[in-house]
Order: sequence, then C-alpha cells, then structure tokens
Amino acid sequence: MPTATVLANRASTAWAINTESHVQAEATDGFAPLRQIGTVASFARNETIFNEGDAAEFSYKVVTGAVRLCKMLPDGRRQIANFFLPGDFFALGEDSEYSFTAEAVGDTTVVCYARKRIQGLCDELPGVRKELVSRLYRDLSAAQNHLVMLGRQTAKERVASFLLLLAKRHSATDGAMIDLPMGRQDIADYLGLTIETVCRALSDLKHCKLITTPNTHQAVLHDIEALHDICESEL
Amino acid sequence: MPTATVLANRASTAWAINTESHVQAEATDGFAPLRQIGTVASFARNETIFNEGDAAEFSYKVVTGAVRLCKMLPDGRRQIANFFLPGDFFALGEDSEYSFTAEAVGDTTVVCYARKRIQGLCDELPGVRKELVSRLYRDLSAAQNHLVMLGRQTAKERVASFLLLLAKRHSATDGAMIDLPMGRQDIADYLGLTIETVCRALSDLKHCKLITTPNTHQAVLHDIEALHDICESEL
DNA sequence: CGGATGGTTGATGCGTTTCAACAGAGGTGG
DNA sequence: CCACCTCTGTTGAAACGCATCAACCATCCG
Repeated sequence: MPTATVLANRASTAWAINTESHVQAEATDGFAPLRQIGTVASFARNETIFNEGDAAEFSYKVVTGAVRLCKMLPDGRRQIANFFLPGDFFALGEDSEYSFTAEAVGDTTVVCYARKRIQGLCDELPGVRKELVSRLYRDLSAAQNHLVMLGRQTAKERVASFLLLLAKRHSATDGAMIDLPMGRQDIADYLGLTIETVCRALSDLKHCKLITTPNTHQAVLHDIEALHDICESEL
Repeated sequence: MPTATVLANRASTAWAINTESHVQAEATDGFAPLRQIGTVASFARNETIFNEGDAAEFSYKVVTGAVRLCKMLPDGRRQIANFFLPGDFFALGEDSEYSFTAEAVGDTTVVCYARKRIQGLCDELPGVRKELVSRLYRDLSAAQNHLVMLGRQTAKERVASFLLLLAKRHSATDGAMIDLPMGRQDIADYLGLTIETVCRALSDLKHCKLITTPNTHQAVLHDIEALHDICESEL
C-alpha cells in the first residue's frame, strides 16, 4: 500500500495542511530551515501514520501527542522500537520503504517533510546535514541502550529504566510528575513484557514507595536514586 | 581511562602501524578516500579495542577477524549489541566517549581512522558524507530489528534469526556453509539468552535436519526457507 | 598424557506468561 | 442524571519457557 494509502489515511483526520510557521524557534536547532518545507497533519488516537512496507516519501516531527514506532510479527506479537514525543523527528531514513509502522499513541499532530526536500536542504546547508547525522546517532544510541534492556534486564529493572528514560526527557528531579502518554500495553510492547507484568512491576514500585500514580497516565518519582539502583543491580 | 590506555592496549599487539594501502578497492565504496588516513592495528582474541567511557578518538573498520560491541552491567551480565565482520565500520559516532566496549572476537586486524580526519573528509567530500549517513542508517535498522528479536522472539526463533542474519551476510543459499567466528557465549549474549539455551536450540535445529555443524565455528544451513518459517511463527 | 577451555546434555527452580476474574474510567443512550 | 457498556488497568492462580546448577564430553596445547 504505497503513497495513495498513506495520503488517504492522513486526509481522513488531517485538517490543517499548512506551512509550518507557528512553531516557536528552538534555540540551537540545525533543523530550523526545515520550517520552510513542512506541512502539518493530525492523526486520531491509534491511527496509522505509515505502515511497514509503505513507500517512504516523508520524514516527520511530532508537534503534539506521541507516536509509537513498531513492528508486528505475523502471529500478532508486537514490539515497539521507540516512542516519539513533541520535538522528536522520526522516519529520517533513506530506504525506499518504511521498515516499521508508525502510529499515533493519542491524538497527535505532526509535521511532514518530503524526504527529497530534506535531502536538498542537506546538500545545501551543512547545519541541516549535521543536525540530521547527530539525530541519527542519538537514535542509534537509544536503540542500543534499549537492546541492553531487552536482552539483559529483569521486568522490574526494565520498568524502572523506562520511567527514568521518561524522567530524563522531562529533566525531572525527585518528586517530579512525569507524563505517560502511552497505555500499559504500549509500555509492555516497548519493554518486551506482557501488560500484566508491567502492572505488577509498577505495583511493586508503588509498594516500595518509589513512585505514585495519581492516574494511569502520570507518575510521580519519589526516589530517582533508588530507581537507578534497581536498574543496575537487582535488589 | 582515556587515550593513553587505548593506545597502550593497542601497542601490545599492534605491529603494523602503516598507512592502509594494500587493501583491495571495494567497488562503489564512498569511503574509498578514507584509505589515505587509516592506520592498521591488530588485536589478539578477547583483547579490548576500546572500553565504554574511553575518550572516543577513532572510528574503525574490520579487516580480518571479528569484533563484538558490548555493554557490561555492574553485576556481570553482558549484552552484545552487534558483531562486526570484515568490511564493517564501527564506532562511527561523534560522542566524546564510547558508550559501548569493543573487543576482538578472535585474532583481529582493524583499520583506525582519527575521527577528526573523518570529519574533515565529510565536510569536503559529499561521497564520504553520504556513505557515512548510509552506514548509520543500516546500523540503526539492524539495531531495530535486533530489538524485535530480543523483545518478542523465543529462544529457537532468535537462534534461527541469528543464523539467517549470518547467511545473508554470506549471501548463502541452501546447503551453504557459514562461519561462526564467535563462541557460544557470544551468541548467547547477542541473543539475550544463556549459553545452554543456545546449545539446545542449535541441537533442536540439528535434530530437525535444518542445520549441521561440522565444527563449533561453522554451520551448514540445509533449509533456509524452514528457518524463515521458524522466525516468523513458532512451529 | 593431563589439564584447561569451550561445548553439550540433563534435572530442577524461578520469573514471566497465560488464563481468568474483577475493578475503575469514560462514553452513550434511555 | 443515572444505568449501562466498553475499554483499560489490576490482581490472583496455574503453566511454561528459560535460567541455573551440575555432570560430562571434545578439542586443543603444553
């Protein structure tokens, strides 16, 4: 299902197809010139942004909401490779087809950039090129750390690591509240666990007074230090 | 342990510190200009090429042998993020410190490239730049597929996937022999399993007549199709 | 030949998954 | 506005897959 499908999908919920202009400038963002070539699109909760195998014409930036990048196995098992939050770029690759599926976690708006035009900007502007390479490194690094988590950490360690990852994004300190835009099933599929195991691990952390969860989409981290300890050697 | 240590390590086994000139030109390699700036180094089996946390001054290419990229957890658990075989580049990042450790799997020779000089070539030569970005994408893509394996595949599926990965590198067809330069423990740490589980999965595959192992460092794949089936839905 | 290293196989235990029941939040319609 | 329904999250009990522990085997090398 190439381009046509993607565009059809998008059209169904994408209302404001306009040049991206309203977004505030981000301090030292080498991608600033992309502002000129982006178009905005919106997706409803759980809607597909692109499917594995679709012709890859666009790269994206999250404006609001959250996106999950995932792969389905034929029998229904799912692995989420990454979550993207506002400000994150995704699908920056150069393959002719997407190798993963991207879906909106909640109602989400993104900016779409035609890859050809990104390519053009890269050739002209060293700043854009460097920013792209730098973001690629970060993605690679994130994926490699994710590998360690999936390969060698226990369930409790993975959940603690996940909370700390989010905390780092929020620059959260002890006592800070962090948002969990994704549901428990999404967390499970990111951590390579089942939803029940994620729940149990969270309950454990609650009983240890390390976190509290005012509601299912927020968490308060009371002892980041202790969470770190859990990640590095099971207690 | 910054530079000094790395160089000390290298000096212990690196004899031929010469400009890389003998290596045959690889057809359409955008990295050809790197030939001018590389120096050769050799490492004995299990020797460290660089440690996590070392100052990252060099990027590398494998000439002969194999390299594992891994991370140790404080309690001794180890995860291997990737293996690099002859022709592969590694440590192409731009962080000031390596975030993983690289070790020689067997006796190995590599070419070292000062990152500064790679950077210089990237700025001058679009071909080098594009090759670098392209290799980064491939690494990212490999890591993401690895994630699916660790997060959602069973032991048998992982081992079959691993064999197929190697087969793809060899462009192997049915009946072809593939090399396993790494030991069982390395395979286990790559797949997020124990050495015993890897052995058992291999034995299973042998009993199913899908593979034979003339010795521990080689395997013959008799039915690649069937191995694919195992990866995608447990039989 | 003898010890060391790496690999294989078997028996048991544990952590996670699976299956099942229930609880809470959110949305819809009477 | 409340009853009802659905969807998501939580908790418990049982089953299963992989890890652990242990013994044994093969190969290499002094």
